[in-house]
Amino acid sequence: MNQPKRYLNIVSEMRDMIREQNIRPGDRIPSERELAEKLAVGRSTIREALRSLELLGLIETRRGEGTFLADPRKHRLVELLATFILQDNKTLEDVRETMCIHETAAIQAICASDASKLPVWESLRERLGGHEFIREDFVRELMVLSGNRLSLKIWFLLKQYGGNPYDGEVMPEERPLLKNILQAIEQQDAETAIRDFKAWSSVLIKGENEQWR
Amino acid sequence: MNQPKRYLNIVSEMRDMIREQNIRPGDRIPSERELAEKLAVGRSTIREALRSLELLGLIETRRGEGTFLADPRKHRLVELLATFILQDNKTLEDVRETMCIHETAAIQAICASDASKLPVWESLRERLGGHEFIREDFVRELMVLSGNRLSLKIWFLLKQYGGNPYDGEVMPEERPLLKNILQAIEQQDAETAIRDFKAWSSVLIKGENEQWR
DNA sequence: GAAAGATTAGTGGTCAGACCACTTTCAAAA
DNA sequence: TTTTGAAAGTGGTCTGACCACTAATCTTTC
Repeated sequence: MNQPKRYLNIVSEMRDMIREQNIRPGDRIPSERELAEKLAVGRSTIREALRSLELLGLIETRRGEGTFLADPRKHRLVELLATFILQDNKTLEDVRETMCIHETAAIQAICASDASKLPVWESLRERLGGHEFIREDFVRELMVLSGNRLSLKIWFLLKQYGGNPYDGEVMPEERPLLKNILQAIEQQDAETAIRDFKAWSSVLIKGENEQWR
Repeated sequence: MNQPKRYLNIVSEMRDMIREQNIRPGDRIPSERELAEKLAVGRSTIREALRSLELLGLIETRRGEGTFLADPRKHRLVELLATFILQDNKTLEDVRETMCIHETAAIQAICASDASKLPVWESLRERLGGHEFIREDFVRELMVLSGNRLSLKIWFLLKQYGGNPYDGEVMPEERPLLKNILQAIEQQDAETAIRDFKAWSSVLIKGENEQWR
């Protein structure tokens, strides 16, 4: 009889243990040696289970300290998917277009919500007026304000893979355009905001931003 | 100096090896002892890497026989993460919302292109008229027609991850709504198409589709 | 008494070697 | 020729031993 693998049992037993003992993200998990004794298996078996969970980003191990339950928001779904998705069709065009999909969706979400009335929004306006404002910060701030963490993660990852079009600092000549975008969002005019945003980003992507130098 | 984990190196080295030696799904991978010798690490380290890959469904091990490259369609990543993470409703909500982002973007792309004039489009219309038309087929067809392969793949994986809202067959009562969507797309009326589409999918997601039974 | 340094216990990271359970292979026996 | 069973090879598991690192504790020094 081909017995079921032990380490798979360990995986589910650990999941139960985490649930029952109400271990929260960031909390410490019993040490490998403790677990081995408690579950009556060898330490190497425990480790095989832990390594699997670590690769998934479900736990975090720090040598000398211990093993900790990871923040669910740090799960590696996207990263792992990326290694398998992006290996064949990394058509740069698709990456850029998909980034744009998420960006416009974010703007739309902000317009449809009250996000532009939060204090965070005001600070974004102020930073746009100040010096040393990085382009990427502007877009990322919009992604964050959309409230969809998964979308944010996907966007962030695409940015890494597709070459960051938002590299560098906002030039003085760009500022009016960005201010228009913010204003349109405040007025919940998604259409205008998206049009202006696309105008801005397409210039960056085409590398024609030397006009702002 | 906190050294990077070895087993992670093993994971990527193995991926390279698979690529270089052109190992196909179903083929056998060198034994654990061989790998340990070749990569000059202990067998237990090799095993930690292999167990991780196995949990992801990337490889398959059979005692007494060996380790084999798994069928890519059997990747288990999604289900596994689901059991750990999806208890968080917020995350599930994000997944659904992100799916919707890609779907609406696809409709928009089709409207902006000539895709609705292709022969594929006509066959979609015909299938909608026939019997046994699966809901998922309808949406997937739209994703394909958008022409963004990356977006399609992300959508596909999200669908598995978030629980497929498009499970089951199209009911007779749904057909008029779907036909409206197709018609709106043909007339390149993205706004109407998206509104109708959202109306349709929101009913499915809320599980209120019993009204169509 | 307080700050700086040294010690130590505990943790994950890795390795080697030993069994066990299982499959395949192939040569010896019927 | 067919059957059998021993051997070789594989993954599954356990043990015990180091190593590298962290954090708490103790000791020394000022």
